[in-house]
Amino acid sequence: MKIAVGLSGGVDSTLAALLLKEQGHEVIGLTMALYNKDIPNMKIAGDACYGPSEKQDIKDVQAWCKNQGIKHYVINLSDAYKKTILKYFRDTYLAGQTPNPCIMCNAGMKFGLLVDEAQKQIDFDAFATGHYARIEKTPAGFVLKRGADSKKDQSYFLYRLNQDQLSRTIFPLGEYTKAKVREMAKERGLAVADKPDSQDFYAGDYTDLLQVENKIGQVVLTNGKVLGKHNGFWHYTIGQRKGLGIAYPEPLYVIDLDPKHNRVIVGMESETKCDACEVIQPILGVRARGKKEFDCFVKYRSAGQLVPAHVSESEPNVWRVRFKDPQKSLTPGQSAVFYDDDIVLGGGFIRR
RNA sequence: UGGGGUGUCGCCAAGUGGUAAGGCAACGGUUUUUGAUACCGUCAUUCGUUGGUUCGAAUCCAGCCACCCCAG
Repeated sequence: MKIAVGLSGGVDSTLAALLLKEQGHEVIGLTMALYNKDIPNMKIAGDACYGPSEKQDIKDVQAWCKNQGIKHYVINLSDAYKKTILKYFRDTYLAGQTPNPCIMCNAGMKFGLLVDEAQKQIDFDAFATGHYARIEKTPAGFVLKRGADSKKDQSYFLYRLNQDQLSRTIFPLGEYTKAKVREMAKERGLAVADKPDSQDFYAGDYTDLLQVENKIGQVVLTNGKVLGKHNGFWHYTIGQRKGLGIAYPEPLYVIDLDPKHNRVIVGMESETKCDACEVIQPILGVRARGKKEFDCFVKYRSAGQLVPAHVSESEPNVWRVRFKDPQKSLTPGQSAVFYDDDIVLGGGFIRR
């Protein structure tokens, strides 16, 4: 098969490409160029998805591909990225919610535009990445599943991929653990074998990307008592504890954000608990199609645990998630993803 | 300035003669392809100040300073 592999320059994607090559496939490298210098950044140090470090990553990838005899293409998506992902990022924060750019980027850019644009100029049969997730073909359609390494599973970031996208995608690392991947990378002498995993969305302070002036507002307790001030509600996210700068008998968490009055509402840990939420713009995989309600496990933040819940369609395109046990800081803008064991049933955006 | 009270880390606060708890905040690190969370670590040679008593004081005594309350 002729397979295009999304290469970021990290261990995972590099090994994924190499494994496919070893299996006898014809491999082509694809890398997205996203960074656009016209956003005046304060900090430019560090490796990140969005930032000037991309230039060096691309150079490294190109060098590696050349060495491996792999054709490599850079697809510039910076305009589209700015119009969709960065806009979404800004709009969501300024609405008092917390965006998850990775989820949007995967569905819209990496597994979307990148492939579409590449196909205009290159011919290939499938698209592969180094994600820790699996795709299973069933009579009903393609099913997204958790990666075999449950610690590294990245299906949460991929739940919005549609059937079309799943059908043309391959995850060569889905069955491996991260440790095994590093080991295999080492065996093959990959220079990036020991490169740290951490990939931030943006290396500096994310508010750089919002391009709004700081504006002083109040930090108030849930009972209305004013405790302090802040530089703008968009600097905070629900559930946040650090950075409030308020000395109080017990730790305080952000309970809610009030964009209208530029207020940050804080409270005690017990006040962060909630046993239900609603989810909008739902995506349902083939395994959940047609169902109006079901029991499942839900992950409502990327590093969160799978917790039992009952989900049901409460109105068209709105699903209600009722947790078995109260959960901490359900955050509007983040995604709740539904699982049945390893299978991704669907998910949507938490709304307030 | 007559009477009373208080003064311990950025905030709160234990400790009343034996050589400075704890919480919050802050900072650093680990975990994490978003933002967070969580976890680990660091954080007062010094107790408003100056003297005195004592083997030894944040703790006892005196002066001074600051703040608070009640009188006027």
